[in-house]
Amino acid sequence: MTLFEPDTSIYDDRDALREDYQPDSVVGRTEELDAYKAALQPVINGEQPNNVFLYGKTGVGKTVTTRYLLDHLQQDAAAHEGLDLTVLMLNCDGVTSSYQVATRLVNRLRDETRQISSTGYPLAAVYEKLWADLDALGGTVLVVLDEIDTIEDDSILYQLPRARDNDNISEAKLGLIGISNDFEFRQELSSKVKSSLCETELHFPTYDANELRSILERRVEVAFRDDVVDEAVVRYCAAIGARDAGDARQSIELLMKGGDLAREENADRVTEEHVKRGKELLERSRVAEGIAGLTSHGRYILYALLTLHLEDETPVRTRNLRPRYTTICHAVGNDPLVPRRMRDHLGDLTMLGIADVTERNEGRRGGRYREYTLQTIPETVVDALDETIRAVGVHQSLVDGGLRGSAGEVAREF
DNA sequence: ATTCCACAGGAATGAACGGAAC
DNA sequence: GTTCCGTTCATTCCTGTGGAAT
Repeated sequence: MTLFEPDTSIYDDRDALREDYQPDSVVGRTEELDAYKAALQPVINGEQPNNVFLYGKTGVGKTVTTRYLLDHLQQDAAAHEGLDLTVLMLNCDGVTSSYQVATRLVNRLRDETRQISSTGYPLAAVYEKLWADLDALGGTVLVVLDEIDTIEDDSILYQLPRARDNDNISEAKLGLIGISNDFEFRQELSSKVKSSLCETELHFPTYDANELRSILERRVEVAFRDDVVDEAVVRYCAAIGARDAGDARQSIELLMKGGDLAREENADRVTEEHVKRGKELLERSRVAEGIAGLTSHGRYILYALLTLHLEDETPVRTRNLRPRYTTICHAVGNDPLVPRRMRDHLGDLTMLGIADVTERNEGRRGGRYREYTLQTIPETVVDALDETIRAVGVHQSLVDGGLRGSAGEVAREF
């Protein structure tokens, strides 16, 4: 009996919807492509490369365009004698320090037997290794740092472009390409870094609804079998993407989730309804992932917000959230954190899109404060909190602790 | 125009921890 | 073992600030 067999009812090539898919042409970015190409021209001339800084919102084609051009650049460089080009592409998502970037770059340059640990060394020692390895490599090296805005210090952005000037390296010609989702990041850079990193700046505007549509149509063509995807699906995904600042990544993610749902259910078409349910699931996993990354106190604070929400006490200002939070802490036998720290956690929840904040100001009478609401539907939070809170044993203590009403109900359900 | 509320959030500092080097 | 080093989570102290009240 055959246990596994390929399912080709809907997809031709599902990989075309994945984040790492490289389309064979870039849609709607002709101007940016030209400028970018010009900035990379020195590489093929064998000259010292330009440093390039790209910025634009998430999902506007910065990474795709970069990969597309660098692929071509590598192919074309290979055709030229004596042109030795290496591209080091590093996604800095979740990497918060120059130190971590440096260790990752070193490990990228080394084989598995010579990898270094990401802790323990002095920063200068890691840079020493990096320079030595780059020099050993020689030729032209392009270092691409994607999502560069997650790095909280300047150091590597200062060191890399100057490595040659400072005689840290002599053989390799180094070019740095920085990609940022956040324009603010540019302003925050020190002027020393700005002048070298931002030699060439490229701004990627958001996609409009039409551009999103043609991107999606292109992907649908490759990924799905003919006539499997309802026309309304593309329109819907494009609309969602356009609403959230022209984000193609999000649109494509939706498309894939909808397709997966349709396939799981053995449907022969992908409908708007699939995509809508897919959107819901994506939202849930996004929240679950966010909650998984919280500290225990972050969860208590979220739990406090959740119970207040269920009691119709939201929006709630920080001051009024605190008593509920302390109750929860005592229920689990922990000391509550200081208010300053609580604000940090609330800020985290807002960043994750789990909570929403409004600033209020009542002037001399009431002063300035912030009000928080729960941004997602309670069930999503309950689902995600479930395991972690259960592990700490909050639920039972809360019920015993006398939380009444709907909050108690939810607590009981845990 | 000035005062002032009530909090936001920056900066400095420290404890705990994992890893490297000696 | 001890000494460095970087990271994370926390506390303490403090300055900044938008707009109603004066």
